[in-house]
Amino acid sequence: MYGILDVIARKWALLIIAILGNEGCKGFNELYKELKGISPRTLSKNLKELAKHKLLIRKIVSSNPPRVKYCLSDDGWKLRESLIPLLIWVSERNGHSAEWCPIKMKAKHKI
Amino acid sequence: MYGILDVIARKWALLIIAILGNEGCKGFNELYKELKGISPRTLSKNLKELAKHKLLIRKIVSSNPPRVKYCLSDDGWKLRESLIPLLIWVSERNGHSAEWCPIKMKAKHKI
DNA sequence: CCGTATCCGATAGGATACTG
DNA sequence: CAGTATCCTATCGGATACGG
Repeated sequence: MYGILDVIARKWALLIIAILGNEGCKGFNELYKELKGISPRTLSKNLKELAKHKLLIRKIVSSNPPRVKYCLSDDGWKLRESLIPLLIWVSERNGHSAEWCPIKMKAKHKI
Repeated sequence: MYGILDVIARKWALLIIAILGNEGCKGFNELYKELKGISPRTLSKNLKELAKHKLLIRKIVSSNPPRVKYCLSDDGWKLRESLIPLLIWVSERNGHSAEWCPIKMKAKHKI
């Protein structure tokens, strides 16, 4: 009904975009460890959904051992840029004391 | 777990903030008509949740006939400001053809 | 007009175990 | 390491009816 908003207006989706924007490409388990409280099932579904909508790209780096990287697409980067003010607001609202930080200004680009 | 993100990273919450930001204070049925597809139950719960977190304020205008206005709080306005780039991105991503527009640059302020 | 109550289906999402 | 399979719960959210 509301297009892409149905996809991104959810906690895990936003956090995945934020983390990939902050830190560049990440493997499944790297994301799994950073996203406190997520289950592998939920992470898997979210990654699939975001990839389906071309916001991130699944890159197979090697097959033995299996090694995969999830990276923001060009469109994902645009989304991430437009997300920055919101992430800053969230960060301030939650108090910077929190153990997680949704935004780093010196994010890596286009790895 | 993720604080305020759990509250706002949802479609209806973002749309309510966006609409109140675009058009100023709104009554229940006004919101109900603008939010295509929402049910009164869901709208009610979302308004309660946003009010609970002080992002909007429920103002009783008159009691007979009952007349209520939902308005962004100061904090809600800050959120709305930080949401603008995202709403623009969403709008572009969905194509401006859509019958709904999440953002108006000439939004009313502080009614 | 402003909601709440009830009912119900869909799905998001956690826990855990397991495979290539 | 990168997931998938199962199972189960909780919450989201639509439809409808109703009360203040």
